Amino acid sequence: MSSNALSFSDMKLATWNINSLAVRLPQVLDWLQVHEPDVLVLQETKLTDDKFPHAELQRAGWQAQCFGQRTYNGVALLSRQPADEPVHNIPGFDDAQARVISASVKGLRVVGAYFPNGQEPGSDKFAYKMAWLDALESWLRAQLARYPNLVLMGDFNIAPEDRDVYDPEAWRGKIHCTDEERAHFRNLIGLGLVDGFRLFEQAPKSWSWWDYRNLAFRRNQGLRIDHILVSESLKSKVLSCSIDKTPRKNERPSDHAPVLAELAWPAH
DNA sequence: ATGACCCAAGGATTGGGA
Repeated sequence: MSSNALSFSDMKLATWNINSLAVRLPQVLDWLQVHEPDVLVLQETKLTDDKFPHAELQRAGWQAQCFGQRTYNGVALLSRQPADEPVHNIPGFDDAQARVISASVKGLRVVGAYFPNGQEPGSDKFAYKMAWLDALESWLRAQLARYPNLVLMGDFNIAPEDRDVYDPEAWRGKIHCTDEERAHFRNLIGLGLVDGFRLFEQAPKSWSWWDYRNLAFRRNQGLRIDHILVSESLKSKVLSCSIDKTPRKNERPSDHAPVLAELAWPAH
């Protein structure tokens, strides 16, 4: 607590699809204690807001904005400092599913998102994914004008390039890897966002998700579908971006690993 | 092998995930 107005302190941001917060809360609390992020966005909490574990998180030192629903989806934004101007989902896009939560923390606009899965090209769910992505993009264009310092992070359910797929030939044209989904990812980049992970040298075969089946984690057969995108004005402030595989080794893991980024940011 | 695993709901299976 020795910072002053002129000092800079790294701001740690993270995203994690935890596939049920009810099941994974102990792991989230452990992870928070180890990494002490300023912001952690969660996807697939699968909890209505009345069941959100505010008390346990508060005891550990994090406050939470939550936006949940029964059974599926559900997102949350945990932060050390207060989160201001919370917004749920994509304004103007009528959606029964709880997928986006945004707020400002220490002057940074954070958008945490759980992109639709899409199931299979040609399906109704794929059409919904495409409509959702269209809406996200037009909303984000305006958000970036309003908040030049913006981070979009979450489970994108898109593997942007072949190097983000353990077997690109087998996955070609399959969900997460279709040309349409990848075009949408490039649209997001075109809005003035940068893939934080690719700002740095990374080990080949870096994934953020591994199927529960087929011993996929042990064989390192996965996809990189969880991302942290930063606005252009933040690009030079990104100090690191990495995937933390450690929680995937837990006894009852989520199928996703958290993605972490550090920003040089004025102390508040 | 149109499989395999995990979760919620519900109280056996099914839908959804990716």
